[in-house]
Amino acid sequence: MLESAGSSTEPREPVITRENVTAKPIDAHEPWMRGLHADTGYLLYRLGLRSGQLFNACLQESGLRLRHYAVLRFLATTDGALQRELSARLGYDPSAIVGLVDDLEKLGFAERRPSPDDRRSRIVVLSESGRDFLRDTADDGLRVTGELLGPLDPAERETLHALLLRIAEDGLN
Amino acid sequence: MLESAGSSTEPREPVITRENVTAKPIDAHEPWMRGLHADTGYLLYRLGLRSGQLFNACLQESGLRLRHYAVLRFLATTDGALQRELSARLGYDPSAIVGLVDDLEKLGFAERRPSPDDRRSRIVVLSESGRDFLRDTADDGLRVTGELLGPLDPAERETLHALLLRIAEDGLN
DNA sequence: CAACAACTATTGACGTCAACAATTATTGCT
DNA sequence: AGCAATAATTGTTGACGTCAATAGTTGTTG
Repeated sequence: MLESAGSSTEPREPVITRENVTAKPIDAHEPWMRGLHADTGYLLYRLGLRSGQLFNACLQESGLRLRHYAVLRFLATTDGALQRELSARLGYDPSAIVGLVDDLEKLGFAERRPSPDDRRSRIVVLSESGRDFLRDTADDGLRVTGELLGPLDPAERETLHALLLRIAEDGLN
Repeated sequence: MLESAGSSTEPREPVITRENVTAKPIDAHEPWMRGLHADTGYLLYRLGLRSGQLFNACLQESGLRLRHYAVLRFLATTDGALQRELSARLGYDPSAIVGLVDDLEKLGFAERRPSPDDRRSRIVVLSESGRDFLRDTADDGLRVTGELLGPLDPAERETLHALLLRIAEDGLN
């Protein structure tokens, strides 16, 4: 990398270079010295960030973000959900759901309807154009996933998905 | 940009309940109708969030966050790194590195040293107490990972780690 | 049945964080 | 010497999570 003895000004003090910094060698056998990527948790964190970024970049042109997309996908599976259900299942704060549903309503992708059982609650339902949007962007979603999983063959993707699902089902959703 | 079918005021429709909302059945065979967890990318996103939260909760008592921890771990592997190297390798904005190194310096875990080659650059090195911190918190890190990977047996954790590593090495780092 | 506790959606405030432009000091090029 | 490029830094903006507070509604209980 960059290695040069260009010490032009201070010959006095033992110049601090990368070499004598490494003077104290790191013991690769010590578990706390493993690289970052040796930690599955950290790997998940980084890959999760990347996945989110890819999704958001893909959704950018639609004016939506990953959170909106998550709400839409959830509504597609369980037509008609109370906002408190969305909050609980998706893990977002109730106050966040308000804005998300506002945006979706503004775009005509979802609709708030009064609950006949409880006038406090509102039932959020997916609209027709919401369904259309999901259908139209399905390819993009698959493309993102494909780009993310890059070097994995179908069988490996299957096992990865199964493993992640096992983790997710435990404590999440 | 997007068509909006925002017909919000339609008194003509009969009372909407959860039952007749479900009247329009979802076709589970349509790929865009799969559940949220059917998408590996979204799974990664959610699990990454959870992993980050667990790490941050664990580091909370130290006054550090996951980003600081990432910098420390990286410094432990490649003693003496320029800030721009930290930025490039960790994927954080250069302006973010400034604050992170500030915090680490304030805690005495790292040190900024002038580069003899280029007076613009600063070499960030891990200090002794930084090393101590990494050693002391190694167990916490392992505990977090263990808690996260909960229901997986050692062999499964191994395969999961290998798969994630393959993805991470492609385009990340 | 009247008072009270719990709940639903909503708003607002606060702190964190990432992404981007702008600035300063320095270097390399020609 | 002049000028583009670079490293670190500052400042700004917008997204985001968390918490507190409120209004309207429901259920319960004395």
